[in-house]
Amino acid sequence: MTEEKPLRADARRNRAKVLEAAEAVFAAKGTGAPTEEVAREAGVGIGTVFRHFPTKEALLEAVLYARLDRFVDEADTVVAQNAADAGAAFFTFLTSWIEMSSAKNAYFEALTTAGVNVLGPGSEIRDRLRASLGVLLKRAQDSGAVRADLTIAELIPVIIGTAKAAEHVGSDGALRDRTVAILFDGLRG
Amino acid sequence: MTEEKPLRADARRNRAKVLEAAEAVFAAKGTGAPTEEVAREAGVGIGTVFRHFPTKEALLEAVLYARLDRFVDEADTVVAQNAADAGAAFFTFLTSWIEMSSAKNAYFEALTTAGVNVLGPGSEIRDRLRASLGVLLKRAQDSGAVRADLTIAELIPVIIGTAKAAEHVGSDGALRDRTVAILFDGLRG
Amino acid sequence: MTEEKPLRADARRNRAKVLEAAEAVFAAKGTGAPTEEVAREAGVGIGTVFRHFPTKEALLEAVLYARLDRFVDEADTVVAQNAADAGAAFFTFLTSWIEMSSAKNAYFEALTTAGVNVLGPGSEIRDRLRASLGVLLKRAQDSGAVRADLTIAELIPVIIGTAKAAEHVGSDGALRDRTVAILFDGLRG
Amino acid sequence: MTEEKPLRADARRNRAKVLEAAEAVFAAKGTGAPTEEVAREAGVGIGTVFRHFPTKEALLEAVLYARLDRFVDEADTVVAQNAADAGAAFFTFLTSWIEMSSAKNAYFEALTTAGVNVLGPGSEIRDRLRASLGVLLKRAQDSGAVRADLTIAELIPVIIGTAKAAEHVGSDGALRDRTVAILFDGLRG
DNA sequence: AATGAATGAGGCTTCATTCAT
DNA sequence: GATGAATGAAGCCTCATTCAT
Repeated sequence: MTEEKPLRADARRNRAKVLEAAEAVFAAKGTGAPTEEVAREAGVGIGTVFRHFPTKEALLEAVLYARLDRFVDEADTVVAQNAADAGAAFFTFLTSWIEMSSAKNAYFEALTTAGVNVLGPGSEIRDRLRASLGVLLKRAQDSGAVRADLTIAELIPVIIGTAKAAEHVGSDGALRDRTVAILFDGLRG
Repeated sequence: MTEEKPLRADARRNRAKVLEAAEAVFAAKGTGAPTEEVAREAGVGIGTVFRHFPTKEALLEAVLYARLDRFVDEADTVVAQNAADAGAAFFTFLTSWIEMSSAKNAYFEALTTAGVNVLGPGSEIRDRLRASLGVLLKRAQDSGAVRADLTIAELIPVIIGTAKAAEHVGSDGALRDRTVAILFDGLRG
Repeated sequence: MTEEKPLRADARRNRAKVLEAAEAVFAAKGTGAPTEEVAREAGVGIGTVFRHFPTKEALLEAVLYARLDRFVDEADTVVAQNAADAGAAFFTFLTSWIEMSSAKNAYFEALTTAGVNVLGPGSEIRDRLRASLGVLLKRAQDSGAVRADLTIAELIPVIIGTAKAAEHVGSDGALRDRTVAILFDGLRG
Repeated sequence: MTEEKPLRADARRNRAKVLEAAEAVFAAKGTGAPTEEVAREAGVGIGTVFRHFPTKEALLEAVLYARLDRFVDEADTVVAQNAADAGAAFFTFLTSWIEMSSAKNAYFEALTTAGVNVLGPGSEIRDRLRASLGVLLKRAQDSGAVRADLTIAELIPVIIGTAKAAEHVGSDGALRDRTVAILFDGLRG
């Protein structure tokens, strides 16, 4: 339901172009931006967008999925590095995600409204997310850097909320850092 | 943009009905709900809606403004009560914001996308909010319940982010309470 | 489900214009003709068409309904006249209907394909149709002009088929008359 | 437009597969069914369909032509058999047309709307049809089973109209038979 | 002032047709 | 010759906004 048959090289290239364009366009103008604009940005015809993603909702879902996928990959990388300082690894990862996220957080919203739930029970990405994040969290808790009673179920909304707070601050970098720091203080051991 | 000429009694009544209906409809179906539905819910013709709020954006703004207005009133009440336990007063108030907030988030989103910033610099409501919140914060800090280095500039995004986190949790009340508690822990003295 | 609240005068006028235009356009270019063309022909905006008939299917259905309505009215008129020669009344009515129909018979087709069945069991128009046609048929049978074993259930498809035959002949009037006469011969007593 | 250059064996096979698939798909879902579905049903790429039939209209025409071709072959067979009972031969053949006709009607409709007239003057299939049918008719008239004044020019629309009537009856077999019988009565001597 | 019918730009989606592989 | 990805015109429908009643 996620990967079908191997696509021709050009088709895969176009699919990627569309996904990238969609991410940019929806981030900039909200998920209500017209599909046609995604097509223009991707440099393909609108028919191509719909060939790859048969509805706008499917496109939104794919964009969100791709974002989460990168998120999980990043988490996996950090996990693999097995940093000496587990607490630092944990907070550095969170921070990088939040920085990447600000200004781009409408996806959950749009999809929730549309009745889609990429993170719903049973979704593969959810399981991977929980696994990767779980390792980071566990290590950080074992090192004493993070409070022992924090669970993944709470961590995910905390991240989303913190990203939102950062986004709301806007361009004032120092203020944003302080705001994030305050919220992270709630996580410390 | 905030104070107008005195309306006829029936007109004022209609304006209120529309505002109330809009709040209900947009909360239930999102800000993308058709204006016509607001009119139906309010029991007036669509022309009347547009007479009072010349664009949909104006209507959205008015709804958000009304909500914030009530919120600030509430804050003022709390301030006036001069509660013995300043920390409790502070957190109770914050919690009430969070609780009635999920819907508000959608308005911020919609208006931000449209380029409107209701809480931006210079808005009267922002000033009032800052004033009331400032008093509550100051008292809570003086009582030692809240960290001394927290400023209003940080507090507002913190509240917004926490509200977002709560909204993301959805219907699981216990999980939501824990999530909010964690984030609030970052504020404590 | 057929008539709602009394429409404003201008609205009723527009509704009629649209219906008339739709009948003309669909007759000329088939039921696949774009709704926009109906709007242009009616001299209204496309929004007006959709205000009165919320889907294209509804428009098709309304056109068909209107046609059947006129058909039944006409039958009622003939019934009321109580012509001395019942056989002549019967065949004259059938002929006039067929002449009116040729070139315009795609409606049943289109609606059947679309899953609509205006003549399905329980439809009011069907009952009226059967009643009016039934009287004409009965009298013609009593007068001996029409075979006694003919039922309404057979008569309706016979009319439709005969209209189709007439339509297929095209512009050669004499040939059309002979063709219709031959088919009618099957009905005689 | 009827005879082409000799195709490679595999190409001819593909052409036949497409034609067969088209007949099945259009019969099942109407002539508006997407060409891509025909390709899928035929097990070929869509490019192949368009290589053999450069437009959808050409495909529709070919399908109808193939059907008529088989029909005429059948007529020729009946003619060759020189049946003892010429009347029975005539009506049996007509009935077989009616029975396999509901689908054909849709083709006529679609092509007529598009301005194509497969049975129009000058078409080879029309000439062959007239010839075969003419023999059957003549024999039936000579045997006294069919009225002497019936001409081919009238017979063809009569058949088409009767097929339409049968189609309109739908699935009630007994009613359909009675309806057809009534219309055929007009042809008898 | 209120009403609601009319408007039409704009969004999503389909599908016949073309063309690079 | 076959394939199927790409294309974009065109259709249906929605909805913010205007305006005659």
